Amino acid sequence: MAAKPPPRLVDVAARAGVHVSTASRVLNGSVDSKVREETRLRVHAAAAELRYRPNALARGLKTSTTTTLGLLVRSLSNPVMADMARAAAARAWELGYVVVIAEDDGVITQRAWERLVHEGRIDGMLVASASIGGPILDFVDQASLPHVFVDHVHPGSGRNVAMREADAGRMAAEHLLGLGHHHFGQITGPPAFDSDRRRSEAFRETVIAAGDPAPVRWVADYTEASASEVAKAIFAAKNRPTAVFVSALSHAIGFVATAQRAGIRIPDEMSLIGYDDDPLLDYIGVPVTSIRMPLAELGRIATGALIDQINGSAPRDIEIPTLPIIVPRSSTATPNGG
Amino acid sequence: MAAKPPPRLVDVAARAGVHVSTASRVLNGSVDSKVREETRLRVHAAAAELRYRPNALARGLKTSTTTTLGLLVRSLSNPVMADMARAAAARAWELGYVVVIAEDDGVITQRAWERLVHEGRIDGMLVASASIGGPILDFVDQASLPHVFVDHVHPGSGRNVAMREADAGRMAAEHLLGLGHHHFGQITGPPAFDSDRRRSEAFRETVIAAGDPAPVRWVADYTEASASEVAKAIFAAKNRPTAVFVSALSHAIGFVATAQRAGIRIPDEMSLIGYDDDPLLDYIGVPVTSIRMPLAELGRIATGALIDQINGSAPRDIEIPTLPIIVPRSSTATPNGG
DNA sequence: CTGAAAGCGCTTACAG
DNA sequence: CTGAAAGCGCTTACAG
Repeated sequence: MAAKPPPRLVDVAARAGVHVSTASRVLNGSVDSKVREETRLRVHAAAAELRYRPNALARGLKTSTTTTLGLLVRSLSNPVMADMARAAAARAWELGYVVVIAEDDGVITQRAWERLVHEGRIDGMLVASASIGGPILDFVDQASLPHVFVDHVHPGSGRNVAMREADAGRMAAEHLLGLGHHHFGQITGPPAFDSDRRRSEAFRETVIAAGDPAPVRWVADYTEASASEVAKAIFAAKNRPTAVFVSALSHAIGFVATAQRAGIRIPDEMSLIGYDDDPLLDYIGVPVTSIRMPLAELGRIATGALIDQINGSAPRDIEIPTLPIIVPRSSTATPNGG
Repeated sequence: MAAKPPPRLVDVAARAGVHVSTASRVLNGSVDSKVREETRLRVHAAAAELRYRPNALARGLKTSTTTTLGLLVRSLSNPVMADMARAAAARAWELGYVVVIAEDDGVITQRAWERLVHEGRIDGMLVASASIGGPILDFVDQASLPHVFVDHVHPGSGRNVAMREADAGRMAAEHLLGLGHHHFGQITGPPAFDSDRRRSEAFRETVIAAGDPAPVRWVADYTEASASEVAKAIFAAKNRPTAVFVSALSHAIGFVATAQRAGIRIPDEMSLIGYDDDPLLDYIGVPVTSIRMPLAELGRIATGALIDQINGSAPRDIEIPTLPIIVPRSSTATPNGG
């Protein structure tokens, strides 16, 4: 049944003919620890032969350290979060950490927190789930646990890692303005999502700064169905915009499908620019011009910042320097096919 | 900086006026451990007041148990895997476990294994990544670590947790046969994917058993682009099938887009049935009839089976009993619009 | 330069 | 019914 137990430090010490404390010293390799070169070699050889790896629990108990990070996400099924999460996990692995996931479905949050934080399982937490005013803040605030907010910013926390959302909104507006549009609409997500608010606001401000009327704004959940409902309202409006900015992948998909069914031709009758890029966007009714965000960098940098915090750095807000990229496809053109 | 340290068992013992070993006994609550009712109450009260939670590392070190599961997946960005993974994680949480994720990008596998298994971080592993003959088997075989293969079956391992793929293929075929089709095509994924092979094979066999010619078979990677290339080949074939079964969500999306661009009308000129369901399928050029698999059950049951193994049960192959469901949309009809 | 000891926070036989 | 002791596998001052 159970195979032979893994080698312990005492086993490598014995094989190298030294005391366990000496073995520990060389393996933890503080450069200035005075141990004879020959001894060092013997210990390393023994460890390699035995394929020794220190028991994480024992080490952790002694050092009050787990080399484990928590990742709290709203939904792994969200492709955008998934991209961020994989980059975060990959970076954590590179830096010697392991990551445990907890889905924040609103119910589990408190229990997740207890199990991960109170039981001492993690050194820090990436919080990618909390919407503004969500309950997570209550836990996080009382804890001394290092943590960062990823993507979903908490103003004043001093722990936000965010992308250049304002630039995304601005670039979307400039793209459409550059094509000659003057009459805009936009679909945003629910108001609790701060990152959405920042890009939507910048879109609006850029349009206004250009001297055009403020975009008409609709709100939709992050589902194709909700975006579809809103799209119908937009198509039925008396004074239709000639160009629309939507704030999520699901919005773009729902919008295009609904336009096709309503007989609205994109981009001839209406231009559409989306937020969040995906290969999929090349393969729907009208390939959708969209804004690609540096999600992998977000994950990587957030993880790095968290680990810095664990190592004693003071938390600070970070903005990912990389600019968003507009991926041009077929859904944007000059107004009226002009 | 660091807040007050979490309470230890010795703290609750002191507050309850008992020895730490007594406190441990009541908190671990073996029913038959003879401890006076009054003592029991005092200890529980003290633990509650202090919000005591046992340190996972200390307990784990003592009991050689981590209440942590590993989850090895190919890519979190795969929406199907994501659905399975969330259900698995949710079930693990219910059963008192925590889950650490490791992405198997082919490079990290060995290091992931060392870090998770050799360092004693996990009690068992859900392997959802390994394609047939992949390197993971080398590690897994030598280890005595409890593990199950999820979705990607390893014949003979006796540890497979799989869905009714053959039924999925059969049902797809029967759906099309029932509409009157006699001339079939199919797109499968790369041959290394066993679950795909099982459904594709069943599709083929069902068609043959009905007395029709064997479906013409094409192979595509699991990308829209690859499916699109294959779709072009299908449309260009001299003797085109009237109905096609595709083996992945990305296949369906690529296929529909390419059909529209080629002017092939679905379902009038060709019927399409897909595998893997998604709300998205309601919102592409032609809403695609597809087969929904019980992914959440897969994740839940696999997790349960793994934990059973950890608790001493012998591993065994498990088939998820739930039948797939056909979600009818607009992409399938009688041949020739007839 | 290396060994011996203490201790991280638990659990679990073993005494009493 | 409850306490005292040992020990899980490490790391780290402290001696020597």
